[in-house]
Amino acid sequence: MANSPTSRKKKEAAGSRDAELTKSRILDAAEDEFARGGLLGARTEAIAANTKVTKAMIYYYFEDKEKLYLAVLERAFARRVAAVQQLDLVNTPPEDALRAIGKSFISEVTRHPNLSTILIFEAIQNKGRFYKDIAIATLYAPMSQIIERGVKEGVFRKVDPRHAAVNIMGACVFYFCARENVKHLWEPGTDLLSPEMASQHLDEAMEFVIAGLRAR
Amino acid sequence: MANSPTSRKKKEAAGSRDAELTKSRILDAAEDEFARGGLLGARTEAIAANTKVTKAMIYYYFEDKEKLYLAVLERAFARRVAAVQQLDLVNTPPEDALRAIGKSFISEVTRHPNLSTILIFEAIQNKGRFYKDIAIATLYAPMSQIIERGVKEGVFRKVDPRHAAVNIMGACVFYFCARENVKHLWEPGTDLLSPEMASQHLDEAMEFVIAGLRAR
DNA sequence: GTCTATAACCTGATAGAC
DNA sequence: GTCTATCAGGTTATAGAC
Repeated sequence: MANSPTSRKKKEAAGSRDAELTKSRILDAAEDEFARGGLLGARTEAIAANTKVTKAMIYYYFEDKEKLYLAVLERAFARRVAAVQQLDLVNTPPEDALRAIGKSFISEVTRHPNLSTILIFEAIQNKGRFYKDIAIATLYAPMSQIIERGVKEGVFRKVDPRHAAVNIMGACVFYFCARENVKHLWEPGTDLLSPEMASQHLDEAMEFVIAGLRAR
Repeated sequence: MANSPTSRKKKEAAGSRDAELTKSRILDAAEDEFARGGLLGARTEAIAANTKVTKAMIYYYFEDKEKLYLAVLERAFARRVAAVQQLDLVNTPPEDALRAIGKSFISEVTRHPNLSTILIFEAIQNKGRFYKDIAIATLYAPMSQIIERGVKEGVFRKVDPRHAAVNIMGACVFYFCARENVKHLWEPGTDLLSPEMASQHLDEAMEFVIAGLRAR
């Protein structure tokens, strides 16, 4: 590519001038900040402070705050789309398919808890303006279809697939969104994102969801 | 009381001078605004705009934005505490008790959807600083106890009462928090807070929760 | 108790040097 | 590509008249 040996060396230096690196640093810091305050509450100042570069770089690469927000959303969804596409949901029994998609989702949110809060902010502050199509298609449609199939095959109770999908997402994701409120249910200092706690949540949530759907 | 006939008459006038009325108007508008942006995103300007009085009144009655936020939280919790206290959760079979507390909670959030979003904001933005004791005691502790009792009596599956309580809350409340994201699952224009939709959610959520806990 | 006016500060965004 | 300096507009909070 267009990487001469000279420019390569410069990248390793302290005051690096790597565009891609700078962009992804900004995106990382922005994701944290948007996860804490949403589009409305996020401060570009704070984003810059958590980056190795200055505020001006944000506007150089992303034009304005809203475009930066969109870029963060898109990157987060790209991760989700990639994960869902790795699953074969059609040729799998409903219960196993639901387990697969649930596990995929929860383990991703465990690694990237920002996703859950950003999407909640998106709903409340922006009324889903930047969300819509991709999100429904990526998160809810596959789940609804699995549920519908399970109901038809008689392995799941007779539920409304849409309500069920939303309530299942709630059971999976609320733990992450509300973790700072509910942490006091556990011993002081317990980190709800620790591997042990997260895996416990995964187990509890999946068993709860499956039991909640299974026909008696 | 200290209400002379003269002051009584003044209250009815257009440019009323009723302290309690003004305070509650501010609280109403503030609740809406905090529900949209949390403590961080709320604008006192916007609160004043949705009140019949001016911004200066907010500071006259509530000192600063944070104290106003606390007042809103306290009023919202007072409603919740009152509703929970009306229930006899101890002398009721676990399943019925859980149904009662779930129904009470969901129907309150249906009437006051602000509560659910404010508490989510509280978790994410303020890390539960203003939440803590009252909330755990009011929302989670009673539910945890019911679940624990149900497990002991063998009517519920062997679950961790804390995880279960959180996941149940998620199944009940996520519908409200994420309604603007998930509304596209239904026909365009569908209002997820309408009486029909809300009662459908109540039914679906409660059956899901009970089925999710019930021992086979 | 309520208003208008304004102080003091914060925040998004840009210009221009390097 | 990156920085410093800065502007314009927004935001919290207060002073003082009525």
